[in-house]
Order: sequence, then structure tokens, then C-alpha cells
Amino acid sequence: MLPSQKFSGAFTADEEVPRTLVENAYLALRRDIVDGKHAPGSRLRVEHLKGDYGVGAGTLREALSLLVSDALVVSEGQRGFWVTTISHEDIEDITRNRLLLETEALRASIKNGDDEWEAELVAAFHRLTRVEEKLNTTVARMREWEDRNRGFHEALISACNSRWLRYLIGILYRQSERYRRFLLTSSRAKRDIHAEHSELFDAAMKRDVRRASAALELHIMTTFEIIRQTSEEDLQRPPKGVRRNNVSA
Amino acid sequence: MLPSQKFSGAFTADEEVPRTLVENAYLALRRDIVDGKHAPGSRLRVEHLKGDYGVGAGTLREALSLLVSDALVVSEGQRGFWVTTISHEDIEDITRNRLLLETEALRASIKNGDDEWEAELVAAFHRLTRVEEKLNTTVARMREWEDRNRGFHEALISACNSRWLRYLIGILYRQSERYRRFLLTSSRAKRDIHAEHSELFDAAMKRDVRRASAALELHIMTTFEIIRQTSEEDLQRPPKGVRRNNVSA
DNA sequence: GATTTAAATAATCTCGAGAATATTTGGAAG
DNA sequence: CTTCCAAATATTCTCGAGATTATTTAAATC
Repeated sequence: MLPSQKFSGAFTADEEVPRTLVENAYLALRRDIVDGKHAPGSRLRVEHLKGDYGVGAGTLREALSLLVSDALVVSEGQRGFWVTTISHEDIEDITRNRLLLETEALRASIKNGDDEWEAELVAAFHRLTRVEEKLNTTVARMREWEDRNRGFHEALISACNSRWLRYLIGILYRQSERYRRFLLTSSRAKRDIHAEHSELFDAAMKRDVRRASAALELHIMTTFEIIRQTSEEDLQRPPKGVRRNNVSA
Repeated sequence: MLPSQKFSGAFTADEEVPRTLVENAYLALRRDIVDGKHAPGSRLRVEHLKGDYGVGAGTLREALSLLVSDALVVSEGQRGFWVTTISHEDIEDITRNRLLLETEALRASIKNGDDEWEAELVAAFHRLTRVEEKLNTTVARMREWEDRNRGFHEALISACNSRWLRYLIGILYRQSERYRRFLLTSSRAKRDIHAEHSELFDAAMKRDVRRASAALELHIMTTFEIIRQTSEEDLQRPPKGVRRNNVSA
């Protein structure tokens, strides 16, 4: 996580414009890891990657060290860096802790939220609704949906008065994004995700903590249940575009 | 946090022997920040620190990047690194989240703990008891007490089956250690910390979740209440040995 | 005196190359 | 065929120096 953004919000969605090559490489690497371009468990060789991302070895090492704070990368002295593994056990654990932390944050947010919070929530829900109306599953649309989905969930808990809680949720949310690409494979049709969001939004606006918590729990659990149906084998499989890609900045 | 140790345990107490200069500098820097040798909010100038810790600029930058994962250091592009600030608001927030997470972990640990868990807990409690019997407050004893206290708390939740929960607790525990040096100043006499530990141990061994949780909550809250009595001014004051110190490795 | 501008100073950021370490390859022995 | 060992290769780790950017100092103007 970019140090300066650590406590900015819950989900560290829009990092401010990167000012250094380290920050650039960090963002590009993070995107590629979350998208599965670098396979979970695979080695991240500085010697090769510095060419792909167009920076020097020291710069890339620093970016990799930053990624450790997101638990997306692990390393071992004198042996290098690896992409953190994913597994059914892992997503189940992430889900369990998201349930605990996000419901707690939602509770606090509903309790503390003022008019401005409501206004931002209405806006975020509107943006999400618009993109969910179009059942377009192109890559570009998918990324837009991800951004707006994150924006909505961030708006929900933005009035939570615990910085640490928002920070910890941010770590878990970023982790869960790694599993999102498996949501498109199966049984997506059966799910009415907009209905889930709608119920959640409605309950939050009515300040109904119990109903809102239940809706959030259902939302998180439903997501998990779909991923759960993916075989452990498919979980390890890389996405369509296998090739490693360059830095775009 | 050292990448390889991320998921090793709850509190990342004993890192394995450092194999690189980066890891060495990381450990030394972390200790100095936790101990307040580098004042909260103060700037960490790579140009100066590389001399103090006996490493090159790149190596030190990497160590600082690693410290971001512990939320002990923040940075801003082109402006450098700072020690994360501390405040009453911060420790209150840390406390709030420790209460939430540690009681949850304790609950799971008591539920899942086997004979081996009990054995390790008995051993950890014994070690802690021995050092608490001697009311010695020298610096060396204090550090020993800190290690054994961490060992006891780690043993308590070691049977928790959620790696992520243990990891998140580790982050918060490390943060709370930054405030420990303010526990020695006032009203220490009034507190019977061994009685708190004893009650906690007893309840855990009897598998009494409610009593154990209550004891843990009381323990965490009592610690917070003492720090709360420290003035915000004293909180910002550096410890006795003001001078910056060199790397020991 | 307060504000603005420009030079001087200090620090960060970045890369390339060399030393230290790990991994792989190839061959010999059992 | 398997195991062990040594050479060859590949990669990590580390530092120093230069380019870029921020900060401070000093002078000049209002």
C-alpha cells in the first residue's frame, strides 16, 4: 500500500497521482497481481521484471517491498520475492474476517453518519446502479463496475469513526479482489447482485443496523459461495491473457 | 513486517535470524521506533540514517518500505519518510480494535485448542509468572517481561484457526507496544498485572469463553486507561536516552 | 515589517555495476 | 537408476554517484 495513502480511506481506491517511479511500479505490479497476470505462488524475479516495468533493480525491489504491506507479495532473505498464494482456505478466512470487520464498521458508520454521508452514499449507489443496469461484461465495463462497487462499499463505511478498522478492511478488500476474476466463470446468471446492493442501500439509508448488517453479510457470503464452487485447480489457473505485460505509465 | 514472517504467528515475536542487511536495518529501525528513539512524527532522513545504521541509501530505503507494512512509517513521494504519529485518539482506536479482534481470536482458540495448546499456554504462563514475581524494573528485565508477555498473549490465541485474524492482531499488537513505555510513569503500583494474567490464564484453561473474554477485555482496557492518564504533551516527549543509536547487528 | 523572488543548499530518487549467495547443470561414483 | 559433488550459471543483495526535486537562505520589492 502506498504509505501516504494508508489511512486515507477504507479501500485505497484512487491513489493520488504517482510522483515517483517506485509508486508507478508499485501500482502496475499490484494491478497485475490482483488480475492474476502474475500467477499466485509464482516467483517475481527482479532481474526479469525490471525490464518489463522499465525501472532499475533497486526501484523494483522497493516497489516489491511496498507490496508486502498489502500481503500480495512475500519474500525470503537471499531467495527473492513471490506472489502470495491463493486457496479456498484463504478466501474462506478472508471472508470470515470481512464479515466480522465490515459489519462492525457498517454499524459504526450508520450510527455516526450525517447528512453528507447520506448524500455520498446516494451518489455512490446511483453510479453503481447505472453501470449494473447495463449487463455488459466487457473488460472495460468490468473494471468500471469494480471501481464503482468499491466506491459504494467505501461510502457505506466512510462514516465509521475508526481509522484502524477502515485500514484493516482495506487490506482484506484488496485481497478479496484477487478472487473476483473467478466470479465471471459460473453461476453468475443466478445471482441478482443489484438486488443485494439495493437491499443494503435501502437498509443503510433507513438506519436499520440489523437489516443492513444482514444484507452485507449475505452479500459477502454469496460472493464467497460462488468462488467456493470453483475447483482448487481452476483457482491456480492463470487468466486468458497469459503474457506478462509492461508498465503503462 | 518481514515478509517471510507475515503469517508465522500472531505477534511476529521472534523473527528468524536476519540474513540480509535489509532485514538487519529493518529490525534495528523497528526497535528504535517502537522504543521512541525516533520520535513519533519525526522525519527519517535516508541521508543521515544510512550512516547511523551502517548501510547504503538503497538498502535503508528498502528497510523503510518494509516498515510501512507495520504502519510504523509513512512516506510521501519526493518528500521522504516519517515516523507514524501517536496520540490519545490513536491508542483509543487501537484498543477498540484489539478488543474486537483479540476476543474473537480467543474464542476460536479456546474452542479449537488441543492438549498441545494447553501445554504451551501453561509453559508461557509459567515463564511470565517467574519474571513478574521479581518486581525488577531495570531496562533489561523490562524487555524480558515484554517478550514473555507477548509470548503469553500469543500462546492464548495460537489455536485460533484464522491466519488473517492472527495477522491483523499482530499489526495492532506491534502498534500498542509503542505506547508501552508510558505505562511505567504513573499509577503502576495500583495495578496488579499478574492478577489480570492469572485470571485470564485460569479462565482459558477451564475453557470458559465468557470469563476469559471478560478478563482479556479488562486487561486491554486497564492498559489503555493508564496511558489515557498520560498527558498528550508527555505522549510526544522522547524517552530518556534522546540520542539516536547505531545498528547493533 | 511582510511578502515575493532567486540562488544556494539539502535531500530524495534512480540507475548501473560488482560482490555475495542460491540454483541448476553435468558428470562421477555407488 | 539414484545419490552425491563440483563447476557453471543465474539471481539477489549492496553500494556509490549523478540527476531530479524539495527546502532553506538571502536579497529585493512593496
